[in-house]
Amino acid sequence: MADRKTRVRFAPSPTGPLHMGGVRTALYNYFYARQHGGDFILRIEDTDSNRFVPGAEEYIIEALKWCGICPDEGLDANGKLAEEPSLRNPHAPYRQSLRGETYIKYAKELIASGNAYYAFDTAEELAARRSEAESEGKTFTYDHVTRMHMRNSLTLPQEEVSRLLEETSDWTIRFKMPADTLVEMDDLIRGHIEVNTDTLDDKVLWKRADKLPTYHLANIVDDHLMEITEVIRGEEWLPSLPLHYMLYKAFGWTDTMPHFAHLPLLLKPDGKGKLSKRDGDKLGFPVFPLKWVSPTGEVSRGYREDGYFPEAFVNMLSFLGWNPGDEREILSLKELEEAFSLDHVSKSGARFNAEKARWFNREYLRMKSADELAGLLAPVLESHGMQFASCPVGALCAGADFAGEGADFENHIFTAGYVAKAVAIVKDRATFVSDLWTAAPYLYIAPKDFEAYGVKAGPPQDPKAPARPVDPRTKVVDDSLTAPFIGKDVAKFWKPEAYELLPQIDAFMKDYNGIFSVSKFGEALEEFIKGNEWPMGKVMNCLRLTLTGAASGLGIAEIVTTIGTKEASRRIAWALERLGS
RNA sequence: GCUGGGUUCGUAUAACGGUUAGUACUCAAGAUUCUCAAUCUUGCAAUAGGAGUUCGAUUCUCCUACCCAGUACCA
Repeated sequence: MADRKTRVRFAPSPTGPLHMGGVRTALYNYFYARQHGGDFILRIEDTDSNRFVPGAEEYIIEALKWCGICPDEGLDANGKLAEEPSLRNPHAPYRQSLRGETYIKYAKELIASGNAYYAFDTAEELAARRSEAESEGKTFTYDHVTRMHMRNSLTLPQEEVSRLLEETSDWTIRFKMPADTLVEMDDLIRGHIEVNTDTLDDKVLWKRADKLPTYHLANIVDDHLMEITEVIRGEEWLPSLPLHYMLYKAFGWTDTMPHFAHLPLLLKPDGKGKLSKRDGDKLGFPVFPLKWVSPTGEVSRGYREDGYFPEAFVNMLSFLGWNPGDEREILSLKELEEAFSLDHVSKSGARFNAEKARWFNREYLRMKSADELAGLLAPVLESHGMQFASCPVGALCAGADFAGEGADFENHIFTAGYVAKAVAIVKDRATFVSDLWTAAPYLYIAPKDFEAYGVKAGPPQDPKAPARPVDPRTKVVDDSLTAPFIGKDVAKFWKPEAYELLPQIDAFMKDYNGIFSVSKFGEALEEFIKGNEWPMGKVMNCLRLTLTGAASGLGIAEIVTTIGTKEASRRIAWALERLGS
């Protein structure tokens, strides 16, 4: 017991997608293993044939992979659950439904040693006892008192038991919980706990229904055979701990019994109850790491699909019920492995906070370089009809001024260099990669429709007049382009004076030949506006509307130095034409 | 109901008998600014209640309240 190698396991049940509470349990086990130089084992506990859900096992494996954690034991070379013993997977199979013979052997051992017995009570008989007790306001428990009034190998004559065992397979095996014994337990997180066995019942160890063990038996047997040293699991298992202690004792395995640590539950945001799989979209945030489509076609959101970085998800989740003991909050997987300790796991349930989750993602997004983000944004841009080209190629760069280099707004073609430049100026306003587009689509596409947002510069128009012909440049690439026109009071930025100001600003930009940096160009533009004694705010806001179609957003100098003066000029001309009377 | 666990700002948590009870998120105000963000500064806000033990309790003990879990031939 003294110098056993640390071995922990994550043992989910494939009854559906793994939810975030399960992921956190896996994470803590993984951190614990890494920190102690031990093994992290994956085992699938599918002893309930009724609740098996196809695809759940694959989902669990993929979710762990997405989080960046790889089991040391349990998976074969193809990344599937190992079914044959090998050097790497000496305890295979790791799927409990494949280990039936092992469990029945141990169950019978328990009967032989007098720690378990056969029970022949039918489901109907048990249900009758329950409703009977219920009518008296009590709860029926199959325990050290009632078992003597039931049909089992303790009460029936020996011949009758033998006959029943021979003629039918209609039996279960129950644990014979000793009477009036104090179970003294130690939990790594909660300390010393004592329970008297009189409050415990005779749990079923072997099920008649599907000829498989219950969780309790399979779990203890496997943890023993797989030489698990620490069991780190959710708090919902705490009430079963006395039973598990008694099972270890009955088997005579107390010397190598693992240490137990029961993690606090992950609660719903309102604190009412534990976060469950059904809460999904109801609460407005995912409860699953990855998107899940149930066999019946129901779709549940996932953090991955919602745009979370796995590092951010892992970091956020790790901090629900644990802290490193200092004031750090942003920790990589590696740092989490080093900082993790059960000493800093809290005892009370943690409510999930979606706001904080987003904050974590924002922090991780900021740590990424513009180049990396540009790569991640590419698919988003493509989905909005943008294309990519490497620079320099032909017209893309030849005709562009040096600021708008790499962008062909007419054909919606951009270089990686341009995207990186655009990403750099919107980075601070994004939480997710997709925000890099939604926060400023005008960096890729010209605004197309001012009027719909209340911009009325010219004389009032007859609402019955035929619609204006559609400008070819407004050709819809993506309808979501209406998103940037966010202000309802955009009109106030478009004043009649605009017709005089804009051409002059356009001319200023065309003549500008200073250093084309955000600060230099910005200063020059401001100087020009001030020199003409124009009101800075009004002019800038009008310019922003012209260039972006939005009432608020990026700084003018940032926009112009990114899209280039040529494109800016084109947008000014279009606005004057469209909005002119 | 019974059994077990839990309880520090709205949320996540720090303080493992001695602090003006700290930090982060959220929120508010101010600074900055061409707008909106970002950023910076400041602020709001907590030991569930009651008894003990102690020179001294967030911390230890007990009681009460509230919350959670379990109470299946589910895990």
